[in-house]
Amino acid sequence: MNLKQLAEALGLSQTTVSRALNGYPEVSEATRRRVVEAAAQHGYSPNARAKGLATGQAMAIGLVIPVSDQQEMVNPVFGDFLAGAGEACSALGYEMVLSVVEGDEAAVYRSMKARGSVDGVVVSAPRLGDPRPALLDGLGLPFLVHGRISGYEAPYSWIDVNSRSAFRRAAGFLLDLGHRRVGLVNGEEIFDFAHRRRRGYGEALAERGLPETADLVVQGEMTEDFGHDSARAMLARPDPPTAFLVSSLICALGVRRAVEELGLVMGRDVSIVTHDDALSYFQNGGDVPIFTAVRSSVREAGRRAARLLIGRIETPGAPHAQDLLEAQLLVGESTGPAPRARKTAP
Amino acid sequence: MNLKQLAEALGLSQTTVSRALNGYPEVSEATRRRVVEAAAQHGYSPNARAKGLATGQAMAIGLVIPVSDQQEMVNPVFGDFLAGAGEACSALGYEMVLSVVEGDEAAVYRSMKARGSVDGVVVSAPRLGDPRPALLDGLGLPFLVHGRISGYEAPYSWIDVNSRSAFRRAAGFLLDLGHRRVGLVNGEEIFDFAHRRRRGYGEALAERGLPETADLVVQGEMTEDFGHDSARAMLARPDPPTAFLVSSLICALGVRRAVEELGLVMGRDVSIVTHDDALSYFQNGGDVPIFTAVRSSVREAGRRAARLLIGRIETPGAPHAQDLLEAQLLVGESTGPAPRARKTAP
DNA sequence: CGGGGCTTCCAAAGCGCTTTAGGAGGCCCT
DNA sequence: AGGGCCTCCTAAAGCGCTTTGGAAGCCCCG
Repeated sequence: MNLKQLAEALGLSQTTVSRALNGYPEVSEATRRRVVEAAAQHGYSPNARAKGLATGQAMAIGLVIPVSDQQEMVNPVFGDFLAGAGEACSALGYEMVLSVVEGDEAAVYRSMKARGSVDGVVVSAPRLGDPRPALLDGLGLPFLVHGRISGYEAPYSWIDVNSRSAFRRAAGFLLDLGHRRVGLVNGEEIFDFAHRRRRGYGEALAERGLPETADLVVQGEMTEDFGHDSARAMLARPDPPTAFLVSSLICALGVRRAVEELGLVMGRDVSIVTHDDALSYFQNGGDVPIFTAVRSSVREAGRRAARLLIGRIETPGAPHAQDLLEAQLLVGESTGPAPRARKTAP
Repeated sequence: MNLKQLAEALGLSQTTVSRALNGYPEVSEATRRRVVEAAAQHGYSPNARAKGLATGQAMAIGLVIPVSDQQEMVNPVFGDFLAGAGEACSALGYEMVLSVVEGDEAAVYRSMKARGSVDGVVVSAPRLGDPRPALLDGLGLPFLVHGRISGYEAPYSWIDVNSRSAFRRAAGFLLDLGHRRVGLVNGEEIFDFAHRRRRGYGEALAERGLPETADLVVQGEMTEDFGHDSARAMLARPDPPTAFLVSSLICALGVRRAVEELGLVMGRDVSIVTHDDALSYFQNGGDVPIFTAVRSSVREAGRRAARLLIGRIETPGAPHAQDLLEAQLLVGESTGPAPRARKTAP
């Protein structure tokens, strides 16, 4: 059933039917009701492509998922982020198209723009000095960054967690418990969020007049293995850390594994604070979390990201929107005062 | 830059340019080269909507992600599945559109069909007696099921892991190590894959003349918590299991946590075999996996799913394709012979 | 009674592409 | 010389919608 057929069935012109369905005022209420009813009854909904062609809008936003080769990682937060963004999109009548790309993202954006398949894109996992915003501005494709880009000066819209503040508070919490050697198991610092987390950690140390020790900081892909191996290595040093600040829950599980392998008890011998994206399939316990964590829901971030982006698309002239989420510091069972005499690993 | 402009710039008709770019034979090689070069130089690519309108094809496949309310889970394998499907789609010139929906999936499919926004869909996480295939057949929307549907009799295309065989072998492996009480921590058995896994487990027991004990089987949402709580409960019984067969790696982490909380040693006191979707961010160790596992890459499944679906879209008449993946049983460090005298939990 | 101003509808153009139907040329054959 | 058949190209219709530019009918007012 298309518009023409519906119009014929109703004995009206296509114009009138179209206007009735799109809420234009030039049609009487009686006619509108009649049209809407008939549309529902025949299960008519306008062809998205034809509508898009006519209006010049795709009613879709794009997400680009960068993956490297076979073995590389798909960011585990994507699922929840997508779910959040998807909710918001559906609610606003938009679709989400995603594009998995290894290598040249620029080409993907260019093609999205040229083919008109989306009205805007979400830029995720921005790196330091990320070239994408400049590219997108150049293309005239609206975008929203999930995260921020330290180097970029032009105004842009973003949503982000206050990583620096979160990690400053988390590190401060550990230091206030008496820990003096706090290991930082960070994400790769080419990513802006990891960079900010590192800064927050450094600030907490500096505020207390403590030096930042290079051998207590590592960065890498946030897998369980990476957490485990990093913690093992640090705990094997002559002066091992008594606490860890970890960049993701998955990674923290690795750290815990390392701690337990050495016969140490988490929360007594070694404290752990982790960032927690509140992933739905990986809940960090109930009322009292297993891990003390700085928590911020990535699903909520997804919802807001989509809303902000769509806002930008629909009113391009409006000033850029920013949304800074504060993480909650939730105390769980993985932290406690620094041990007096540190038991050394066997 | 659109077709008209490009044609003008070249001094050719739109027809010729279109044909040159789409590889039709009615245009000389010299002209084709000229056209292709000019297109590349001007960065022309055809407008997807206009092309879709003209051809009646969306060049897109749909994935529907069902989520329930706020607190419900987003399947953690979606990220990797999407990555795989995305790879295949890009390679074949298709886009992937996803739709997050809580509640009425039927409405989403109907609207996708009516609006013509996709050429086919992937049906994921099928349940027993799932109504979706019948609905989609009725709508005439091509689909591919990731999984199988035990009740459905009409022919359809699917890709699936041989869950029954995998779990039969996994359970058999444990039983052959001398374990007599093997707990099954399964996914929700409304899902077809969980149902099949349960059957495989039962078959392994039956083959060895052992009874299936109801108190050793649980099903639920496969979270870390669920694994933990289920294992705790089973291990607290008077005659606790000496081994667990677990439906996901995330869940297995919970089981391990329960085991270790009780002061037991995994691989010595309690053996664990888990299903492993080979999620990129959750690698189960290196050469010698941490967990003994039946492994099957969900990313590969995504790749194949997209390819099969696109095949169906492009040659609708062809017979339905099926693809049954066998999982590998990889022995890691979480399994060992059944302990002689079981140490009871404190 | 005629014209201005509503309200309510319609015909047709246009969005950017594909594709059908057809038309120059050139070459060969009779 | 003229017809037939290639090869290479073009004009124009059409995909299903929105939207511009009226136009018909009606009411009111002078």
